Amino acid sequence: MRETDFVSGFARGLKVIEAFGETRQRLSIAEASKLTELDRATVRRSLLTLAELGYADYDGKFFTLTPKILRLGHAYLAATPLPALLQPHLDHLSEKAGQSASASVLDGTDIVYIARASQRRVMSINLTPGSRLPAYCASMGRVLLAALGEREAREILIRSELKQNTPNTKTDPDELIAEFRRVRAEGYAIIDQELEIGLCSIAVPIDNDRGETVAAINIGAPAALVPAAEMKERYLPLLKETQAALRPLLRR
Amino acid sequence: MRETDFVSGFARGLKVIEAFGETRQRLSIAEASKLTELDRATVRRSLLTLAELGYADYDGKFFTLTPKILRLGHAYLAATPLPALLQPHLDHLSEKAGQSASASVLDGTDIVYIARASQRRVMSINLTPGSRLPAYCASMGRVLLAALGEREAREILIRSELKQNTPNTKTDPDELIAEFRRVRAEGYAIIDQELEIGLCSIAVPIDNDRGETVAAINIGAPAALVPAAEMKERYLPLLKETQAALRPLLRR
DNA sequence: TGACATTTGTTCATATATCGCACAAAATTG
DNA sequence: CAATTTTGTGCGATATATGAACAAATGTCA
Repeated sequence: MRETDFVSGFARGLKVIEAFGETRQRLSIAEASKLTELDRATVRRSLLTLAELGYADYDGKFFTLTPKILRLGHAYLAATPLPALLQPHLDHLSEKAGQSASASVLDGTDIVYIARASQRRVMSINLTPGSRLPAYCASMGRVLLAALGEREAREILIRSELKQNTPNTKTDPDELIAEFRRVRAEGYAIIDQELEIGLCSIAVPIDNDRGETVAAINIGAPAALVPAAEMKERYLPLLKETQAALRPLLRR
Repeated sequence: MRETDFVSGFARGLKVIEAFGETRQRLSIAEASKLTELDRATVRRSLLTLAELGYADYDGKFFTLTPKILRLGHAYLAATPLPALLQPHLDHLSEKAGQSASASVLDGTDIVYIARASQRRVMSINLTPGSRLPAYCASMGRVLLAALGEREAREILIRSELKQNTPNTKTDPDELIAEFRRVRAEGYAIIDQELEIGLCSIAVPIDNDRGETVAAINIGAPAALVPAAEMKERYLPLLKETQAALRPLLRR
C-alpha cells in the first residue's frame, strides 16, 4: 500500500472513539489527547466531527458517545453471516444444557463475543455481542489460540497481559502452550475459575468445511452447581453435537 | 462550529463503515462508492485505511469488516452506565414474565437496542444490543416518540419511511400522533403485530429522577401465546415494577 | 483570600496531506 | 472479442495537521 492510500485523519478519529472504551464515558479534550497520544488540536477536531455527525454529545466541557455509535459495530453483526448462523444453534444448545452458551472469535489478544444465548445471569460479568475477554484465560480463547499453531499463539501470549485473576489462573506461557497442545489433541478446553471465582466453562472450536477454525462456542456454568470435573461429561457431548451440526453450514 | 473544526476524511470513513450495515458483508470499491455517494478514490483510501488498521479484510477484490470493528460500538456499551444498569433488571423482568425483555433508546427515526434478556427466540428477528428497528411501529419506539412532545415527534415521523409491514401497521402520521397522546396519558404502548405477524409487545418509559425519559423497556411475546388484549394485564404490572425500581437509580 | 502555577481550550499561519478529476489499465460481461 | 464496468494512479486544487502562542479556567499554597 502506498503512503497516500492511508487516510490518517480517519485513523486518528477511530483511535479517538476507542479511547472511550476504557470504562470512560466522558472525556475532555485533554483527556482524550492523553489517551490517544494525539495533539490536542487534532483530538478536538475529531471530537467535534463526531459531535457534528451525532455520534457524540458535547456539553462544552465533556464529550460522550451516543447510541448512534452502535451503528458501526452493528454493521459487522448485521453484515456477517456467522453470528446469525450461530444464534439458533446457541439457543438450542443453551436450552438443552440449561446454561448460557456463547460464540466468539479472536481479535488480537482478546476474544470477542459475536453471539450469545443466556440463561439467567448469575455471574458478575455482563456479556453481550461485542464484549471482550482476554483470550489466555477464557475457554474459547484457549480453543482459538490452540487453533493458531504454536508460534503465532506464543506471539499473542507475549503481547497479552497475563494477569493472575484468581489463584487458579495459569499465567506461565510455557504451561499455556502445553495446554494448547492438549486442546488441539483432545478438541476442547475447560476453564476452572481462572477468570472469575465461581465460573467454569468448556469450549470447542467451530471449523468450516476446509477445516479452518472460524470461531469457538462454549457453555459456562457456576462452579457451585457444576464442578469442573463434571463439565466434560455433562456438556462436551452437547457441544460436539452443535459443532457437527454447524460444520456443513460453514462453506468457504 | 467553524468549517475547519470538521475532519471530513473522518466523516467519510465513518460513512464507509456504515455502508456495510445494509446487509452487505462484502463490498467492492465501486459498490461502496455507490452506497456512500463518495468518490471511488476516496472510498478506496478509506477502505485501505480500515484494512491497514485491522478493521477490515481485503482479498484484492472485496472488503469485509472484521470483529475488531465491534470495539467501536463496544466503547459505548462499556462506557455508558445505562446498559449495565438496566441489564440485571431486564433479566429479572424476563425471568418473571417468561418472555424476552429489552431496553432501547432513540436514534433518529430508529430505536437502538442497548440491552436485552431473551428467552428462547421464536421470532424471525435476531435482536442484540445495537440492533435497530423503525420507531413508529415498535412499542418502545412509540413510548420514546411520545416522550418527545408533539412537534418533535411529528418531525421524526416525516423523516421516517412509514412502511406497511403487516396489515396491522399504522402508517398515518395523525393516527400515530393521536396514539402518542394516549401513550403519554396512560403510560404504556402496545404493538399488536404491526412489525411482524405473530409478534406483540408492550413498553413503558424509563425516566430519570428529573422526569426525563432516557430509555424504554418492553416485553415481547408471540401473539399465538399471548393475545394483544392480554398483554396489558399480564405484563404491565411487571413493567411498572421494573420502572419503579429503576427510577431512584437514574440520577443526573 | 489572593497570588502564582498549572491545566485546559482555542486560534492561527504554514507545511503537509488529502480530494476528486481525468486517464489508463485491468477485469467482467454478453 | 467488443463493450462495459471496475480499478489504479498522477496531479493540481483544496483541506487538514501541527505546534506555538494566548486566553480562560482550575488548582495550590501561604
